[in-house]
Amino acid sequence: MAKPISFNIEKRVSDRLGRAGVINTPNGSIQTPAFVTVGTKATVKALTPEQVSELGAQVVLANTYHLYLEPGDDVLVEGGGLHKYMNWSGPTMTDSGGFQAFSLGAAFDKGVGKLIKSKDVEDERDGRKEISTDIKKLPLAKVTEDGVEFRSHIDGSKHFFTPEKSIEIQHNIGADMIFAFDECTSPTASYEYQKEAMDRTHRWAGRCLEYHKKSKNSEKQGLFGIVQGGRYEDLRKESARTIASMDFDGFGIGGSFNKEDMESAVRWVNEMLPEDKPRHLLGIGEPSDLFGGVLSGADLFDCVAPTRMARNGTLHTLDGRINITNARFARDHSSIDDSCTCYTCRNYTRSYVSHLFRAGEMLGATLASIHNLHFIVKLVADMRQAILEKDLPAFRESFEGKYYGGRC
RNA sequence: CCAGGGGUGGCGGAGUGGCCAAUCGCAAUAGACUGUAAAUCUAUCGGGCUUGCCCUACGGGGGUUCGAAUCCCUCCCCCUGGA
Repeated sequence: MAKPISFNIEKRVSDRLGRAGVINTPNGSIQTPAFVTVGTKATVKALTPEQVSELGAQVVLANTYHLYLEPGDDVLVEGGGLHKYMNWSGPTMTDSGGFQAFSLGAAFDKGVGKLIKSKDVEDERDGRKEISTDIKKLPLAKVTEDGVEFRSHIDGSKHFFTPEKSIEIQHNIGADMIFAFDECTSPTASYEYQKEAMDRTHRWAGRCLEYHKKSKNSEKQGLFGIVQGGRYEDLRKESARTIASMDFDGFGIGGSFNKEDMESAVRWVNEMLPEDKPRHLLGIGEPSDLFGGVLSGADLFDCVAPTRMARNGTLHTLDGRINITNARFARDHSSIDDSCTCYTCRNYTRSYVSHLFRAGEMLGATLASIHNLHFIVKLVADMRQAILEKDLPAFRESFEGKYYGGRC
């Protein structure tokens, strides 16, 4: 039977793993590299699907854990599946809920992200710095061999996800590309724990694959296996080798990294993954990280950063990030970014968007989200173009020179 | 004019002899955010520097006290009743 997902490479970056290609899905094709917009609860926050499409996005990624809790995957089945339910006609993905083992578990209330500076890891390990921890607040997720026990962040009720359960829910949701259930570990976790979690993730990957293959859904939904291994080279390579040996339709690269060497960590992995299947670098969306990911052979990226930062008033410009609520923008009647062609920049000024934020008006979040998503989606699309024109490293240098202006 | 209530930092509003440069909220100023517990969170928010202290401050002025935003006198202003 035909595979639901196919991938064709059009051009490669010389001496690097980067490539430009096309992913074909039952709901359309994706020109890669591409940035995937995050629509956790079957909505890209603050935007209509028409706006998401108009700003250039090709794919939307929703979340299994969130949709299972609210409104319930049975409701999505009734509603005709994710595409129909949220009125998005393009390709879709769902994350497996594995990330919530981290965000509701190890990371709970500690102010830890999935990227960390290696100095902070050492400082925490050696007791020079404490990643804030309030032991009175119990985590909402607990990992066991069989799966992850969640306490709903909405009402506190208990739920248990096994690999099979995650895939079952993702079948019900019905996205074109779905992810194996994995455990995303904290960047502060020890080597021993990273290895233990990685081995468990591998076992879960096998269970996901087996469950998926037995279902007819495997004819219309592609399953991506997820590579883990934290920030350790040997674990990353071992994980890549293990996951690569399984018959997935594509691959996710998950987990935590040292900020400084994420690019090489992705390379370690992609050197071992089969070339002819798409690779998705999970949860990455800073410009420099996107360049690093693309050059190291990743095809897809998703990240909440553009939309979350937008709602919090931080906007991308070619000259770096700005906080639109800063006093200096209150009477700045120029556009957010002169060279930007998004709906927001074509029609509104910094002063106006600043005013909307100060006034607490919802439109501020919408206009800012349109701008940031357009900026990042276009940035990755420009990387694709640069690959096709054979000058990606040069594009990176000129972009980062302006964007980071010596700050990075 | 009489009776009562009240005037506190940009605003609202605590405090009613020392722990008060003054709780808290808002506003303001900056920062953070990387598979979304996030339209969230953090910090600062009278002035000066040697960061411990000094100066200026709870309507104005005067007084009591070792010490006053807090008690007394007086003036000014606001609110509510009454003539």
